[in-house]
Amino acid sequence: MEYKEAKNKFVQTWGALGSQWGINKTMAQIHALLMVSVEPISMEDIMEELKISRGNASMNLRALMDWGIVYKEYKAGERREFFTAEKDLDELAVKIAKERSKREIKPALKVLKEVSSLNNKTTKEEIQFVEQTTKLYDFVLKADNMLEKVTEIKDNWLGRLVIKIMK
Amino acid sequence: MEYKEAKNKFVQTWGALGSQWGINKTMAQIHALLMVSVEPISMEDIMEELKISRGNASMNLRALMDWGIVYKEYKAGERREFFTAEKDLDELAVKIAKERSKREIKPALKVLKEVSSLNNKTTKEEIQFVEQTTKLYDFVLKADNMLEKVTEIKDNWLGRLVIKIMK
DNA sequence: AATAACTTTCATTATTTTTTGAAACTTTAA
DNA sequence: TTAAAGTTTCAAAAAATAATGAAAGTTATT
Repeated sequence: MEYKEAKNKFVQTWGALGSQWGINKTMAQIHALLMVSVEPISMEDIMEELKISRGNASMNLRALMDWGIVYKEYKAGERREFFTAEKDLDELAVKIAKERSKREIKPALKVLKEVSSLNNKTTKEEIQFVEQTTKLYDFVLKADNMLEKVTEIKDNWLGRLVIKIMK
Repeated sequence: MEYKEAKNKFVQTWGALGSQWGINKTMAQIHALLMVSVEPISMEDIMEELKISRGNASMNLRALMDWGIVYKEYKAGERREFFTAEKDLDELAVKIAKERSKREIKPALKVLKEVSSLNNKTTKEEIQFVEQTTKLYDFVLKADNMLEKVTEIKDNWLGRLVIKIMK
């Protein structure tokens, strides 16, 4: 396998993985492309390499920048904008975790809290409902907290130790 | 808010959350419905409650059973099949983690390993490509291992301690 | 072994999500 | 201040995904 083929395979795979995790395919592909490139890439080149339209490229780059995992760069003497990706994987993981927590988990928690505080617990069904949704609330909250703590682990000896033990 | 409304809200929310995490909406809704119900539910009742077709119900129940988070039950003297969900959340998390690891992460790892072992590292681009994909491979592997270890944490004092510290 | 009760399958249809591309907008330089 | 170079927006089209429902398949009962 030579470079071009390997690169293409990587971009495709990263794209497929993205779409299984709620990120759209093109967005993940652009990200993949930027991740393995040394030099910042122009929108034109991204369009060219992924065979996508200008609008598509623009919107997905915007989305990636909103997530804070792709940056705009300006080159001296160049009118065009160039893009680079966050290449530090710990940093990447933290940003993605934070963003998904904010966008998806926090709102879900709000609803879980709401529905689990149903106060008319008369029937068997109602009792079970409150019981189970309360457990879910606690569980999701705990998971969300863990996600947040990921940020701190790198700076924390115990965390590092644990990760080491976990292999 | 009374029971029916709360239940509906919960089912809708769980469904939306599911679809953001790569599980289809109906599948997540059926799961939500079963999670908060004491009694096993028949396919007929699921169709009725979620206003979905027989085929849809059947296929998504099959998928949930493939994931190992919904079970068939037979009631004495009843011809119909009834369904219940795994209600233990730790168990649920473990099963989902295992399944996603198997279906998504393992195949991605295979590709990452493949492309990162490009041996013709001549140009700057090629060197960077191998470097970055190798880092990615290590990172994803580590994440996948952590996911696997989740299973063991509950049975392990250090893990429990860490979780406690993590709040 | 025929029928009734129920489940599964899968081609077709509907819905949702993504992509396109052309027009509107913005910025820079002459 | 105008034109050129570039970017963004968004309605419409295309593609991908999910849902329907009727026919085929099972299984249990008489």
